[in-house]
Amino acid sequence: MELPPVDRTILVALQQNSRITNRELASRVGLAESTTHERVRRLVDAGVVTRFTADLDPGALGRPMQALIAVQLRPQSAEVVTRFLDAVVGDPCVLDATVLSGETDVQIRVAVASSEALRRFAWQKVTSVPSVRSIQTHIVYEHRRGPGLAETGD
Amino acid sequence: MELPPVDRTILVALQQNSRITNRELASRVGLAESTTHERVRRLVDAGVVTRFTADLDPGALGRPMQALIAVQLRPQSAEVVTRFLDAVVGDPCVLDATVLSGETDVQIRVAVASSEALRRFAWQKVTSVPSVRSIQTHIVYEHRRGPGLAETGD
DNA sequence: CGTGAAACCGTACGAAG
DNA sequence: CTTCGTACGGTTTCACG
Repeated sequence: MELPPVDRTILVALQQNSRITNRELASRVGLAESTTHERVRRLVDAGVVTRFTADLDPGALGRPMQALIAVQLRPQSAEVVTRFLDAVVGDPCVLDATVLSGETDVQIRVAVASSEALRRFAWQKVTSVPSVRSIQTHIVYEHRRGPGLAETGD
Repeated sequence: MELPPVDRTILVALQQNSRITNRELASRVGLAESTTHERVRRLVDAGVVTRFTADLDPGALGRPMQALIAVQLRPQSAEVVTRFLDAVVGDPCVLDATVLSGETDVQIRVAVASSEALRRFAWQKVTSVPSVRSIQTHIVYEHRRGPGLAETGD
C-alpha cells in the first residue's frame, strides 16, 4: 500500500507508455535493468498493475458519439443489479457500467456510431430488461483524463 | 473507419495485452511478423491506438473508495466549463471528468483513500470554484468494463 | 542491487504476389 | 498495395556475485 517512490515512478512511466523498453525504464528510474525488471514483475504479481492495454480512439473506429445512460432498477436487489449487468454489459457499444448509490442504480457509458444506434441500444436492449424502471440518456460532450492512479493518493 | 478484420483482431489482442510480443501477435493473427509489425505501426500512426498504457488497481494503491461527483455550473458557458475542468481535473484523486448534456454539467470520477479524503475533495476543492452551483456525490459500488472498442460497432 | 551471457525479439530491407 | 523471409543489432531474462 505504501509504495516506494521508485515504484510510483515506474507506474507513472508504464501508464504513459506500457511498451517502453525495460532499458529506458531502468535509465529513467536510475536503477539497473535487472532490478527494474524485477520490480515490474513484482508489481504485476502483486496485482498493482492489473493489465497492460491499448487505448483506442472511438472516432477513428467509426463510433464518434458517446453517451451516459442512467438506469433505475426495481426492485432494488443485488440479484436484479447483477442480472441487469449481465444482460447489457456484453453489448459491443458498452464501454463500462457503474453501480451507484443514489437515484441512479446503474450508469452505462456507451460509444456508438450514430444517434440511431444509441436509440437502439437504449430503447431496445436496455428497456427490454424487465427490472428497468426508467432510463435517462445524456450526451457526452467531452472527456478528460485525470492524473492517473500512480500519483500519491494525498 | 471500416477496418479490415485482421486489424480488429490485432486491436483486440493489444487491448488484452499491450506488451504481447510482435511474434506472438503475428502467430495469433496468422500473418508474418514483418506484416504484423507494419499494421501495428499504421494503426498507431493513424491515431486508432492513442496510447499503450497500464491499468492499475486503486485498492492496491491505497485508494479503495470510488465516487462520482455530479456538478451543476452557473452560468452555463463554455468558458465556465473549461475553467472548472482546469481547476479540478489535475487533482491526484481525479480519475476522469465528463462534460454532459442534462441537469448535470460535469461528472467527476474520483478514487480516494477514505470518506474523509472524498469530503475534502468535494467540499473544499470542488465547491470552492465560484461557478459551482451544486454538487451531488454518489458512491461507486461496482465497476464493470464492456467488451472494448475493438469489437464491431454494430 | 549489479553483471554478464545466452536466448529472444524488433526492425529494416529486398523481393515477390 | 500488401505480404513475406531473412539477417543484424538490440533487448530481455536469469543465474550468480
